[in-house]
Amino acid sequence: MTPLKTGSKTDSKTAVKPAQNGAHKAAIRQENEEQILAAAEKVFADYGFKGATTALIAEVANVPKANVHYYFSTKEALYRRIMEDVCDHWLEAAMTFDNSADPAIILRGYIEAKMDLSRARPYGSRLWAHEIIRGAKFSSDYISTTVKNWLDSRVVVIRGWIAEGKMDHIEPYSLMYMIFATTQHYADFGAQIEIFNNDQPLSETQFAEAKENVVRIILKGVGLNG
Amino acid sequence: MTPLKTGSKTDSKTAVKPAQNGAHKAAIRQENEEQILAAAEKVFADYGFKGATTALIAEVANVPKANVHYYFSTKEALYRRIMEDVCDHWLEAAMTFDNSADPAIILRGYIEAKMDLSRARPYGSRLWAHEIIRGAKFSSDYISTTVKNWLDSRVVVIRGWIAEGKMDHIEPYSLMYMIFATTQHYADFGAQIEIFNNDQPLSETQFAEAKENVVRIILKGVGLNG
DNA sequence: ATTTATCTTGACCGTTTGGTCAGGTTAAAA
DNA sequence: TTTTAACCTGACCAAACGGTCAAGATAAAT
Repeated sequence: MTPLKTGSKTDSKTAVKPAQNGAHKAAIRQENEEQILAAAEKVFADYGFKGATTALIAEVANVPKANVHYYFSTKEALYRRIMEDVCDHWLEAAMTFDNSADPAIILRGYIEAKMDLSRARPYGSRLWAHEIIRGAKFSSDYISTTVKNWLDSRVVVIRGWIAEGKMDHIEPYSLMYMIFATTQHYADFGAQIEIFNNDQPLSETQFAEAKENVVRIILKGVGLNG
Repeated sequence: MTPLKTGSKTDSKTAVKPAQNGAHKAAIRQENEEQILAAAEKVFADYGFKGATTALIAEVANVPKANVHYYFSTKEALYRRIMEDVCDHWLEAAMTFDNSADPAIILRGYIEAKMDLSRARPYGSRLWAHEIIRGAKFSSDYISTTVKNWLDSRVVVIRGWIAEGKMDHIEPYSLMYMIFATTQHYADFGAQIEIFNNDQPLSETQFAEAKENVVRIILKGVGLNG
């Protein structure tokens, strides 16, 4: 009955978040969905759509398997949801490739953004790799519209730079593929890089150096900043 | 009993290949194994070890599933056999990276060999990609010994070139990763490239141009042939 | 011609798969 | 307090999975 006791009673469990109407239920739903999505991203990134199992996703998410199906009707629905998330993040990085400034600054910014994305979200990159290796069954529409439109518009920008004599006469698609490949390699082939690095993940310093090397080789390679 | 009858009897089936001892049986075995291996390489390249099924491999190989297990005891044995084949081809390409000539010629030769391998054997490259993305569970020993030794020795060679002032001061690992990534991208992400290329596979001409662009960007990027 | 060794395969087995469901618990609304 | 709506989950199912096997077919050796 002392203030202390009353205080401790309503403290940790009950009084944490009385907040708005239905706040607790909503919070439960959000937390569970996030946990399942995070687990699914890892498992799909490791095994691809077909190789992944809902049982393993449930285990990694630390929920019963039936609960996974309570929040996401089917394995495919869960997969599509994660693919959308990955694409959203990809588009964010793509936006750093504007055409308002000096080519070297633009390319540097884009390469660095993609390298940082590989570092921060390797699972998304690996999931994308699975999807494309398999033949882009789920995402061919997205690639042939959204991604292709974005890429083609950047190709036009690069051709403009070439026409203005700002950089070497390089096929822009070859350049963009090289940037895609190299930046994503640090996520997709991270396990191999780690082995080559004496079984140690790349340190922050090592990764920063790698990023700078990639930028320098590509910029100089196309005749920018030379 | 006439020569004719005897002749016709032993004709089409029996006398086709009397050749050496057991030649026919050996030929059957070889053909079936090759058919199964080719099918398995495709299916594993599409779905990875876990996602691939022996039933699909059998279907693609056009043999009953039980026959797959007659020639290859388990799914894992079949997978390992294909991984070995892929590694052998990889080592062949690696051998083009010798240290007997001018750096630009060596690097050009190696990049071209790897590009050609991606073109000729995309399934092998994709299978390797699955393997590494998954965490190199089956091949970590091979990578940490054979491949690492090869890579480290090339890194020494490149450091030599840098010390002699033949090329820019670039971290050799970053350079090699860029070569791995870019060349393999043309196999692993072939589906994506095809979509960007208006749903057409890269023609021989386009591929030759891409190869030349990759060589030029990288060589110039590290200060060779500039 | 007979034996022997290899090749072939439909049928089958135990396990794992994605997905369902009834019956329960918990928290918000009445 | 009662009702209602949302959340939770062990147990279950049909289909697909990797792998086995017995019985037959074929070709080499005797």
